[in-house]
Amino acid sequence: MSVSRVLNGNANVSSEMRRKVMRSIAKLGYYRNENARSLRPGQRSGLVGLIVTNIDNPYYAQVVLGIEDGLYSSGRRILVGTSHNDVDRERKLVRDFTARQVEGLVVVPCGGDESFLDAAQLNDVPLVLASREQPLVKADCVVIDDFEGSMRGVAEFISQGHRRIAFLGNAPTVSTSQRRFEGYARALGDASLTLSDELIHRTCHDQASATAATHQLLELDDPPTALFCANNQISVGALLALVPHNRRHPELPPIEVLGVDNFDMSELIPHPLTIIDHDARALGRAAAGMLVQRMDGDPQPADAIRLLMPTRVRRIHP
Amino acid sequence: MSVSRVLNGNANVSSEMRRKVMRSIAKLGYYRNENARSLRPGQRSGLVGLIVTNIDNPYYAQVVLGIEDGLYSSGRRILVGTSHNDVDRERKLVRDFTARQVEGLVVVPCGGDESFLDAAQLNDVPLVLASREQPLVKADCVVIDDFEGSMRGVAEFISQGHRRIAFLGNAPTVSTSQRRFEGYARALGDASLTLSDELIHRTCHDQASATAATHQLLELDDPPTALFCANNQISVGALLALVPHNRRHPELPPIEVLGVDNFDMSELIPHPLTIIDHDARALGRAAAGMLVQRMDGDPQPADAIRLLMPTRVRRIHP
DNA sequence: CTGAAAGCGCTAACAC
DNA sequence: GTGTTAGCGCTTTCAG
Repeated sequence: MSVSRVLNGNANVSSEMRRKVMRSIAKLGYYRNENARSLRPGQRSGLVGLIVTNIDNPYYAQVVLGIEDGLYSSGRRILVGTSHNDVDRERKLVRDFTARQVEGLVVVPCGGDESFLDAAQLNDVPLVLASREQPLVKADCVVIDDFEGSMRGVAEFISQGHRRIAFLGNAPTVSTSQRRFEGYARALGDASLTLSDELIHRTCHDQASATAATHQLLELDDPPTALFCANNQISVGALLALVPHNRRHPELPPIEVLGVDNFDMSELIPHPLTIIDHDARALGRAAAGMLVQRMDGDPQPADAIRLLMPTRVRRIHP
Repeated sequence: MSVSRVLNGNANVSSEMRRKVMRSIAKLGYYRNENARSLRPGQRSGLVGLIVTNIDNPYYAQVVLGIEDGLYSSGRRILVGTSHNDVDRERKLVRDFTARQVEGLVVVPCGGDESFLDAAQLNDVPLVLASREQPLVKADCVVIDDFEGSMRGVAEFISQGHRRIAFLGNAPTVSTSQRRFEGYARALGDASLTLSDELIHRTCHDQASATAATHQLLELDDPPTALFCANNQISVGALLALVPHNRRHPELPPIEVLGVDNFDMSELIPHPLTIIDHDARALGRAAAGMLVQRMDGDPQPADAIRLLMPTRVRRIHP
């Protein structure tokens, strides 16, 4: 009991007792069992569950880092899992994490039926969706202002004279992909340009499929003059097709790339490239901040908060 | 009690009872408290602590993914923390994770006095060092075969006629950096070339410092003809200096780069580039595999195991 | 200022 | 096949 008091910095301990306890602790290498500690009602576990689709995307790695950053100071630790965009795996992780008494959850939803993320099913564990949102789930979320950024970027390309701009994105069930498509469509509509099916690829779920889609575009009778790539994996995939193609056909004007999310070394790619950029780490920190507020007792407002992170259109090269 | 039996798949339960329990569980949304569960002696927590220097390096992101991969099937979950190369922070994370009853630890040691990683201090929690090793800590580790790979890569450059090859690496306290330097030194020695201080920079801890060091090299009276970069951050930093320099001085022969660790888009960089490549995810999986063995009771052998992952020298460009 | 009692949620061991 | 008892390590409450 006295040990408990000492470790918790309780005032009512004689200094002699405190010294005795400290010495024994040091000698025995004793440390508190945090799990037993959080067993008592009213005690917090200090754990936060974090579910990401795939950490190997440097973009999400930044988000994770931001979240870790935002949580570390509050003494919380992170249970991390990757869903690999698989709803079942995400569900299992959520169950497991709640069973481990996490105080809160940060989820990059993979899209699909994620009703298990409902507040009711979560037993009042606060939830913040990061990077993507889930219209069916009522929860706070922090996302990039995709629509606005995409619209602005595409509009800029149109104002530079582009008329045939292709779209490469992943499945419409992914909210970011959908909103980026909407921004693209709106910019085209605002310029009275029509959407052309042959220029729209909405099943690029990785680099390889983006490369394949780009090859298809290059073989069109009337190929596009620019490509809007809905994320960095897709930009990379597209560039892997475009740069060699350009090398083989230096006589043709290069197909310009407009991509969402920056990536390492983008400034060194020898290809016309514009990036709709944003700060992934800041997004992670913001998500952590919102969650900390909820965990610290700030009640969930009637309407879920939707925090939009700003974007910036940056001409990288030439 | 019957609930416990049902959930644990114990045989001695009547099917009627089983049904009753299942129904109630579904109705109440009950789920087991895993922390309370692991409180009983002999019960495992199913937790593994993972401490990484910085996840935002795509290389470590791959390692993390490999570890997650290797642990998921055994039903274990990951507590993750980043040390930011700070020994104090690493120590705190280790303490905290052990206090949370992790069954095992995977650590990318940040170098320095890490005596807290000693088996004795860890209360017999199995430990695997990943990616870097710590000569002072007796623990299993999985590392790249840095020495051999570096030596082979540098030897290849020498055989191509290079005589002045610069070295850019981070602090010698980082084991990988040190071994990569030794490989470099050995290759030079084998060719009877002497180490030249002005060509050796051993304090490149990030991209920016590598860029700065490269600028210094470019201003030498007799600049090197090639650069050996001890990791991908450094390669990127060096290229950020070299590519623009080359663009400004197309008359000069480009300074070739030999880098350890591949990175996204390396094949698109318009600069002579050779990579000493290896499979980071496989390294993570191997570390997870070793840890699972230990956690599942395989006793620690007298001598710590040192698993070397193979490398491959790949000419990327031109 | 210190200790004893009780109980958090779970399961091994023991009744019945 | 089922329920009871006890105890994992901790902290809250209450006695002294």
